[in-house]
Amino acid sequence: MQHKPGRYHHGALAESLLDAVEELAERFGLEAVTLRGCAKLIGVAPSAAFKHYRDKRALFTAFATKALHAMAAQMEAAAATSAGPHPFLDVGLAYIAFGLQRRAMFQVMWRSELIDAHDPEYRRASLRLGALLAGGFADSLTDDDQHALSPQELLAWSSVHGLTALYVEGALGAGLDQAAKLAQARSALLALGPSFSGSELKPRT
Amino acid sequence: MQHKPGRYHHGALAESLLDAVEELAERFGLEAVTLRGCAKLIGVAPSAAFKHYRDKRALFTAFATKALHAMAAQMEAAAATSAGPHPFLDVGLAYIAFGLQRRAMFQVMWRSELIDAHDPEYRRASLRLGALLAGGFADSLTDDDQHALSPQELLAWSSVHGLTALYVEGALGAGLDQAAKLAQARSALLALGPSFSGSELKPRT
DNA sequence: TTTTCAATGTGAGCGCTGTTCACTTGAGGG
DNA sequence: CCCTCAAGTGAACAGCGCTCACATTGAAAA
Repeated sequence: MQHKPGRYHHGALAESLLDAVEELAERFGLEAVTLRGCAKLIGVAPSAAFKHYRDKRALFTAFATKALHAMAAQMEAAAATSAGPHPFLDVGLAYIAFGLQRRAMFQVMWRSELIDAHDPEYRRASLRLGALLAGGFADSLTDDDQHALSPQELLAWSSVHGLTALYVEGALGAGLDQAAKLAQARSALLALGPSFSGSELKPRT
Repeated sequence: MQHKPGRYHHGALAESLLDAVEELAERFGLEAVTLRGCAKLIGVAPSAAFKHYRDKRALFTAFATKALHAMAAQMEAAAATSAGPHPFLDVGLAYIAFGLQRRAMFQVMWRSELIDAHDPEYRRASLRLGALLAGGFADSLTDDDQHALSPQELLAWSSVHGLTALYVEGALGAGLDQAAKLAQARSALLALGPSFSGSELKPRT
């Protein structure tokens, strides 16, 4: 990933820049991520980044897209290995676990001021996640209201997202480690059970 | 609020700066808020701001504190006028309505990288909000785990916070106006009812 | 009333940022 | 073998947060 000083061309700068964003964001926080910092980390001139991304927002959009795909993959894996009677619980916990493990990715995914939400690749990725949530509990997060969410679906997604956001921002569970947070979240989501009785959401469709 | 050109001393720069933050944040987004921009809006030299706030983070912390108090007041008002059998519903909807009305305030309240969460005034404000949530549904958001949240309380707070966050970031209800969002949120929160049956949270303690 | 002084403003300047632009490099196809 | 063009460089720009020496003031002290 580091640019060898001998070589003039890097070869995979676009990908390396995304890695650099993750590295810096995870270590120093999202607003400590600097184009010049990423370039220096890779060993390349700052202006080289603009050959691959129109501006910083485009870089962040690509990073968010990568994040959405990573989260979708993790949730798909959780859905596939879920043996219990509550697949939505496992998928939701995968959502939360992703946020706890990859803080910066979760944060940038939803920060509309840092990304270009109209970017086609970003939209594709968010639709993928939407479809996944539809399978698990919620439906179509970016389908522009052509498919209304049921109250239960909305509730499920909001709970999971709210828990993750509160953990990630540090407003909740400041003293708890990751396992304790997940256990706490599990019990909260289990309390959701009665609200789903008789709906299409309880065990498996 | 505007600095009269004749006067050398402004008189209430600290407060005016907070207003300027709100104005710029609400009009151009949170990261478009600039110390120099705030100073120019008021009609004062940029360096004057540092006589009242140590740095930009301190200004944002004061702004977040103001936001917490404003939100608490709005929730208190909702609790006071709530006549229905579900005071938590009204308080929760007040939470969501505040986020929809005052986007920038809601965003900055929880953005731990922009503020100093150890600031005593900020802590006081967040404890006030915590106490309010305790009365409505949840308990002690910043009491460092000396008072564990019940699963139901956690669920209620997460749902309300998750809904607000998704609306505010534009991930949900992009085509809906504020009233429609509130109606949608109400139905989602109403679906929470069965989860609270038999707990201390259903009508009024 | 006059003096003094701390609080509150100014303006220049520092190193950083994102971004642009003219230029250089070098790998691959004719 | 040369030629082209994507992919690199480095200098420059305005705007950013922030500091510091200095100016201006209202009010307390004399």
